[in-house]
Amino acid sequence: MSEINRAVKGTGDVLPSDSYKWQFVEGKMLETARLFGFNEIRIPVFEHTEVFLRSVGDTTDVVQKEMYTFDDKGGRSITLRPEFTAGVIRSAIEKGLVNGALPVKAAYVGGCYRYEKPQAGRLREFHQFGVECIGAAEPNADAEVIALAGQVLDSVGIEKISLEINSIGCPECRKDYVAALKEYFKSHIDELCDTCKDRLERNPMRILDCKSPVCSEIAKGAPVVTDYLCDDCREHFGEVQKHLTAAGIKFTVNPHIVRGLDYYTRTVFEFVSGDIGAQSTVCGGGRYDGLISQMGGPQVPSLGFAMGIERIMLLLEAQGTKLPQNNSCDIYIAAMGKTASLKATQLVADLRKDGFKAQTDICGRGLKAQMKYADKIGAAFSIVLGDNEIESGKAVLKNMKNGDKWEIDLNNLSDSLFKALNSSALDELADSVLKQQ
RNA sequence: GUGGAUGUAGCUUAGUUGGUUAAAGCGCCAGUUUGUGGCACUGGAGACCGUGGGUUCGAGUCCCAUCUUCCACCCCA
Repeated sequence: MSEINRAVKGTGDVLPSDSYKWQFVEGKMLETARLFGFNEIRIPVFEHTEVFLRSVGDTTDVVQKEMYTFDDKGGRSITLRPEFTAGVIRSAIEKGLVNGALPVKAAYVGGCYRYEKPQAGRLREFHQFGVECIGAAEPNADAEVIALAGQVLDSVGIEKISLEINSIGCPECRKDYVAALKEYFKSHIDELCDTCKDRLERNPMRILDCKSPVCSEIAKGAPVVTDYLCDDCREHFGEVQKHLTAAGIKFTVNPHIVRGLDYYTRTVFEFVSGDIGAQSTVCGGGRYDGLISQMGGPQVPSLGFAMGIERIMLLLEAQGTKLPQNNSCDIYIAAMGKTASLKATQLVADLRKDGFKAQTDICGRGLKAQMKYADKIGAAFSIVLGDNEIESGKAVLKNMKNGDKWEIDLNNLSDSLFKALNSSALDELADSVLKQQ
């Protein structure tokens, strides 16, 4: 295969036969967000590179080696968004949302771009759903955002998934903690893996979630963040947990949860699953109280989360979850001959204006082939149009599921179809009730 | 970026120790009385055997390189 007919590495297509899954999942996500007062925000796919340098952090891997950055023809340094938070915050500051009614609640869905080595659940173009909640410092805001994430996962049908939370404190108490951590790991420096030796100076907290058996064994004895939290941070974290419990949400405190992006403060959390290979984090988020001021806005707290839609798809696949798919064709009109074809064109046009999914032959096929096609696309009903029907103005409406047929008037096709669809929907409902009993 | 595996029709695969026109199932198209789909039967289209080199009289089969996909590390959603 030459380049011209090959997708770029790490990208994929959602085909017409599969798009209903994405529409369902994304629809549920936005719908659930609206229940919590989060409405969709749409922002550009690219931003000034500086936006991400300032927010994500220029020591992170995402910024250092994974961004799609290029100069545009005006000499601007542009970067394809590796995540949404930075862009949403930029928009909130630029458009003055942070000076308006708080909290600002925004939800988003869309593609993100990271130059990664692809593997299961990790692509170069991937899709995220997430929310930003701006202007709420109270611990019940944290609980609300986490509850939203949980309900979203639930609404799309994710079953086995667990919530882990932690607090990494404010910049003040983190200073002491990081110092204590360095102290501890220095005493084990010879045993640490090579990457962790590097991390010791740069970002010692990341050693905590290293997967190497040796490092994780050492990490077990490391000082725990929650012991180093200042009074305010400790109280905040305690209240977050109380509110989570009040909302009926199960969680475990995992002091080893550390997020990889620089902007996090206080609460951090992950929803993890063991069913999708190494990329176990389906949703990650937390609080970032310093981010807005860091990006040139006022001192306003904020928090949010993001979830990977491809990973959710993988999970649903692994669970064997069937997503609802409504029939893609209400009626197929098989036409025999030129006159009938003309009549069919008129009929499908009328039906479509009445809101029905109607199709007819556009490949010049014979009757049998047309019926086969109607079957293949899952048409609920069909009629055959020939000289007889055109002359009499009557045709036979056929239920493709059970083969029932009855005569209808071609002038009242929409009415007849409407009744037929309703009664067959009732039949299916009755069937499913019977099956459940 | 590091390590390991993979690559034959749209899909899933077969292809014997290198030997002529690369095979099957599914899918697709057409037919089995030009008036009704699902079943069955018959036929057909469809593969530069991932790509580029090399070894050889001869390569889908062997060697090298490269790309893709997958798995792990790393990172993160």
